[in-house]
Amino acid sequence: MKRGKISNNVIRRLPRYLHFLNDLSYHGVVRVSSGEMASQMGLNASQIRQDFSCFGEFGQQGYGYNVEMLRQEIASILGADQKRSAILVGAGKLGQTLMGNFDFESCGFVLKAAFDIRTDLVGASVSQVPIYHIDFLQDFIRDHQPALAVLTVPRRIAVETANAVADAGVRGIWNFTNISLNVAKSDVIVEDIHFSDSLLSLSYYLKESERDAGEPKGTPT
Amino acid sequence: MKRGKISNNVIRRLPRYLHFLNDLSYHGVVRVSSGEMASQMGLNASQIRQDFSCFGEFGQQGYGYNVEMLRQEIASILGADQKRSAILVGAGKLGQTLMGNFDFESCGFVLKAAFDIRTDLVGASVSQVPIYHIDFLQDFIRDHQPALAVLTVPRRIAVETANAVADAGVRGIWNFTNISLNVAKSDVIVEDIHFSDSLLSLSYYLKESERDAGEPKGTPT
DNA sequence: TAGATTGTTAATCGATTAACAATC
DNA sequence: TAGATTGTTAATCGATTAACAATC
Repeated sequence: MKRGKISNNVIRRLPRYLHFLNDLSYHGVVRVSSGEMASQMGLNASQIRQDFSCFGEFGQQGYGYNVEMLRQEIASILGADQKRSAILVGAGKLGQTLMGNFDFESCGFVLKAAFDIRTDLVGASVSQVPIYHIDFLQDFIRDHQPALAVLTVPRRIAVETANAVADAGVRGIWNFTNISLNVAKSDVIVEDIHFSDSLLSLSYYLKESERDAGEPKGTPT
Repeated sequence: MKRGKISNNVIRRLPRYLHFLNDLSYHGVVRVSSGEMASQMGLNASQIRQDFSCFGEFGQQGYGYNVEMLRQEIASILGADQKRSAILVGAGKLGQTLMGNFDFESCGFVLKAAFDIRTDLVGASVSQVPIYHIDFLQDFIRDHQPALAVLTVPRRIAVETANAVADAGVRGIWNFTNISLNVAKSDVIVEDIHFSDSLLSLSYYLKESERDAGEPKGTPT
């Protein structure tokens, strides 16, 4: 496997490749070429080959790629084939939704426990994941060394909670709080799910398409 | 206001500017320079000025930008100051979470109704938003012309539901189904929230940081 | 005025796409 | 073998950053 700095753009395309290959695999497709992938995914074939070549040589001239083999390679690059421990902090509505519906295992994680301050939640379980009181958070992290913390607490306590899990040794934070976290420990990886950023972008494109529709000719300046 | 094709990268930064300016405004800050914004947001000052200049001239030499005025300009560009109708399809856990917790209004939308097939949900309301039976979806769209449909249905019926709302006249789809939608009507704007793509990227960076930590010297090839 | 900061043009940097020899 | 398709190098394209005249 090669090394060197891989650009963020490449990393963000890998999950899409993985999903696509999972689908092919599910439908029993055995081989695929970069050209076929490109046309079905709306990408450029050169780009796909470039992306793969950051990590090794997975194809064969004149044939293309073996779907199953390529799928496993990309899963491995992303760590989707691992089983790392994860915890969830903030077992409110959103937290429980993720506990119940999100497939952590397909991303290489196993959700071990959730934490909340509400005593009426403590002691319950959602999809076999127990909810503990937040007072046990630090001890649990020290004992179980989870790689990931899912942050679904209210905005108000987002920063302190992020710092708490980072101090206790968590290496990655999946942040749903819609706050830009500047975690004190600089080697912690933070990935944000910003619902509102996404919807605002959509809103822009909606406005733009209305504008285009309203001016069919291409109005001069 | 200028025109011309604005790059996607610029559009994706606008919501971040808006949040930052909202914060400044909330804290009573009256003026800000591109340099201050850059250092606090971890961007480049030239980039910020370039981004703004796509849409007009909002600053003043020697002074910088008036926070309130800039905030309103960007909100207007994104449509965050509007009040467009939206509906939600699929009032399960995730759907209800969004109905209850997400601030649609701050993104320029008003959630008017939700739809589900489960009769035990029909008739209920979440945060004043009523849940109707999915049989009334088409009629409701024709009558109320919502600009946006939030798609929180199960994967299985994602494609058909997306096509249904598009056919009935919805212009934008906020897609939470983790399926890549190819909506038949090509002028429909689809914005995906792909939880697993996000987590897989995080997983990659976690692996990478472990690798770096394990090889402190910079191993030669 | 002197200092600061914009908007914009030019320079640099990086990412995407095209081209093609290698070879299955 | 002939056709197809890779991996990679080179060319193009676009985005970011630097520089600076204009001017508040």
